[in-house]
Amino acid sequence: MPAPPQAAGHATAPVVARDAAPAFSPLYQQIKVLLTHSLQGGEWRPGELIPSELELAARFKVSQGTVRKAIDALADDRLLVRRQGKGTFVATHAEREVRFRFLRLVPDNGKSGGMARRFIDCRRQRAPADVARALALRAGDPTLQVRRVLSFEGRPVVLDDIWLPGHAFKGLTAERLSEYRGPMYRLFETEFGVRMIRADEKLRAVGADAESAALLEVEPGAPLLSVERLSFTYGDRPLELRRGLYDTSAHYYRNELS
Amino acid sequence: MPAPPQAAGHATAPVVARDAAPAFSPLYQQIKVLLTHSLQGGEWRPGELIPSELELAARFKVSQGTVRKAIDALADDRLLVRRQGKGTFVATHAEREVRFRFLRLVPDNGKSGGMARRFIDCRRQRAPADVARALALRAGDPTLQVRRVLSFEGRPVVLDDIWLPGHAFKGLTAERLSEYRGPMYRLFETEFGVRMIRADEKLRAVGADAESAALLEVEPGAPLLSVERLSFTYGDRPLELRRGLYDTSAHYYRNELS
DNA sequence: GAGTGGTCTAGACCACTGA
DNA sequence: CAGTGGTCTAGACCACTCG
Repeated sequence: MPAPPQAAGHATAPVVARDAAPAFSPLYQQIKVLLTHSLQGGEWRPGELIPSELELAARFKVSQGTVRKAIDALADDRLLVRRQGKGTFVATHAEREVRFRFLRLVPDNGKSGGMARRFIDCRRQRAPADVARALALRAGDPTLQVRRVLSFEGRPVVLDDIWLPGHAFKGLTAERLSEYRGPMYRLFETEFGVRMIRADEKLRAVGADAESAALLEVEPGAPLLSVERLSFTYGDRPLELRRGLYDTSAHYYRNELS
Repeated sequence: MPAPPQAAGHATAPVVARDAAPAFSPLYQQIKVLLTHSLQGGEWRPGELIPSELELAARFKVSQGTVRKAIDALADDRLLVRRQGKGTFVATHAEREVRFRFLRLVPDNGKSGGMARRFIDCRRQRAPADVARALALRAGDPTLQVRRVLSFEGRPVVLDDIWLPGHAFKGLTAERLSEYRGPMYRLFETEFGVRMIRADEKLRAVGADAESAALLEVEPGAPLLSVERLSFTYGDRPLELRRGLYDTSAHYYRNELS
């Protein structure tokens, strides 16, 4: 179905534009794009097994090594997961190992007890200008606004304000959210076909306002870690804006630099 | 000079332990270890060109492809930098593109004007217990303690307290630091042969104490972003503990999740 | 043009999984 | 055992840099 890309390397034709712009793109990157389209189009869904390297090589009329390089790149991007002896699977937020993979909060005293969620609010609302800008919507477009608190060992630690584009999350309600067990991003995958693949965060220290202080059970003005996260699906399309306030008196935000 | 690793794959001998523990390690990872040792031992210094893939393949008696995979891994770890047509170089904190690569602070209004440094203090001091633990020293071991302020557009934004193991940084003085132009980690490389390759950070929101408030020109109690960074050289040896306080009223800490 | 890294292929064998 | 990904090799050609 996808147009087989032109051969290259071994003994054949020019790869791409020969005249104006060089714009050289290696074969394995073209394969990567084709695979991404299949993921985006839902040919293989989160958690599913994709065809073997040899099958894909036959489909795209390239060698196994070339397919392998494309899959390697997608695995690096965390879109695919390789399992030796079993095959290659579409990554998902449902796997035990990666649940809450975007949550970088770590308790000071090593072990993390259970996490509890409480949904405070969930309503449809017109997008304020700043939210609209972040989500690439028009101001006033319908959005879904969710407010919730995460607690660890019975103490509230995170207050999240979440904005979602209304069109992509039709039918999402407070009940749906509160009765769902498991990570939010997993619900997005299974119920709305929305898969978050990466996110940008902006961190600052702020003082707690009265409302946040009450919800997090801290003094007004107490220092809180503000975490503004913008999450993206395929094609770098932003699909969630999340403004979090973290009480870091017994937890810290972990980051690794390299 | 290094013992050539055993062959594998094509048509030859068992690779490694056959009896008790499987402990299988692919050839290219063994090559990676050998290359790391050469880096660590100073055979090739930061910024220098390492031998070509073909030369290394000959030295280690493996194919070019295997050396390539090892170098790819080291390039992913940011220990090496590949430049097509030129060769492969030892990564350094001196390169224009990666200067201050560990500093994630971004000004709200896009463009970053100049950065100014002011060294407030630099003294030899016995390691407090917590610092010693982080740096894998014994409490009371000699350390160097540096305090400095970073300013952007004339306004103080970052207050850093830096601890360095005394033995690795003999001869580092306040003058040396203040007269040096360029990133600190570059000075560490050129003057002390210490190359930082990765770091862990712990972030929290805290209230400014009197001293910090004065130095950062904020109100006492104002929310500040606390960034505790532990930096590592080769072999995961910690060689710097840095406690930073960031005024995030006009800057934010940027992070990318994937 | 020589030398470097980058891509592509083809084929062999190894390690792991599950029926 | 067959089938999957993982490693290794050998050789060809492409893209880039620099003298």
